[in-house]
Amino acid sequence: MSEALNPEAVLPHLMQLSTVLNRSQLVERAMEHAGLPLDRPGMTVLITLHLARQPLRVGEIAARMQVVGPHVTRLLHELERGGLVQRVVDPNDQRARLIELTGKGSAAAGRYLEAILGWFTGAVADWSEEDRRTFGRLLMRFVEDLQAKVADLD
Amino acid sequence: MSEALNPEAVLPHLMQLSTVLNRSQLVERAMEHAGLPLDRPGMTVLITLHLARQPLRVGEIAARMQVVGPHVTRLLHELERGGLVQRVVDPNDQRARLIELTGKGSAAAGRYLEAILGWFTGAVADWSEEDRRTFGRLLMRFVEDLQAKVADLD
DNA sequence: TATTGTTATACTCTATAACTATA
DNA sequence: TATAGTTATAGAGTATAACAATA
Repeated sequence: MSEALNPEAVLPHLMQLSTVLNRSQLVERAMEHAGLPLDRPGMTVLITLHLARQPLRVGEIAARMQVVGPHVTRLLHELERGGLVQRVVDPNDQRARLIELTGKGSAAAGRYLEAILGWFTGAVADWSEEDRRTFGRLLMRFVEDLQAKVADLD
Repeated sequence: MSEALNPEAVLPHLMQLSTVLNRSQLVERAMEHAGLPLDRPGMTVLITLHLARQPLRVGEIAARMQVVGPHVTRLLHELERGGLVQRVVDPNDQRARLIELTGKGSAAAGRYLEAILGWFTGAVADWSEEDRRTFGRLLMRFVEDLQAKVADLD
């Protein structure tokens, strides 16, 4: 019980966590709660913009989502048709576009996050204050350390 | 700084973690280290069987991977062609098939895990013993609590 | 009649290559 | 010449529906 972190025991949990975040009923319900006929990557664009709290370039959205530029372009077409985002030419660089949420897009992202964060909060509701704080700290550190490893590979 | 776990701050990290686990260079390198021309879901089948340390039914593999049955059937075709798994009729139920790793399949899964777990271990190498232990404990608890929420939805 | 798995098909998500416009 | 983005196309990953075999 008092053994050190056993990576082999943790790995399946990490994989399941990944699935819960991407393809679970949780995600489907949150999409319903957002109340829009939108696909999941499209919603990811919205929450990326929402969490950034400012307009972002296409390339910046792609970098944060860890996908490739042309994919974001396609997603933005759909979002723009739905009136969820607006494309504005970057005043500092005529080549670039700044993508900003519309009121409708921002509200939808807000409703989605409300649902997801509600479940997260509920999951740790009966944790001790200290455990919650510690988990947040260590999780962020772990992800950063792991991403540093990825960066080292390039 | 001594604030409680802020779900909104943690969410982007969780999403990035998910990407690192599924589509990062880390995964690509581990695939190379395994030394087989295999796709990622195919490798997921192998490590699922490897971690189980026993033959599994098709349905059980699907459940653990959180995908649907027919998808696993398709993956198994390729793995069987490559001599990485064997299908055996379950002696207790003629309808079911038990899938077991061959020596070749087990060795490939072992090499893959060796690479992945090596990076994980490296990522936490300079953590204190206590932080490692605590993180493992809380991560597992978090995933379980979250999955309980998912189960509640059905 | 219910369960286990397979076959056939369609859909979702993401990448690569070639191109346009601006820097 | 290099960078930001787009268009067109191809590929990877997964699901649904219809079916066969056994329980």
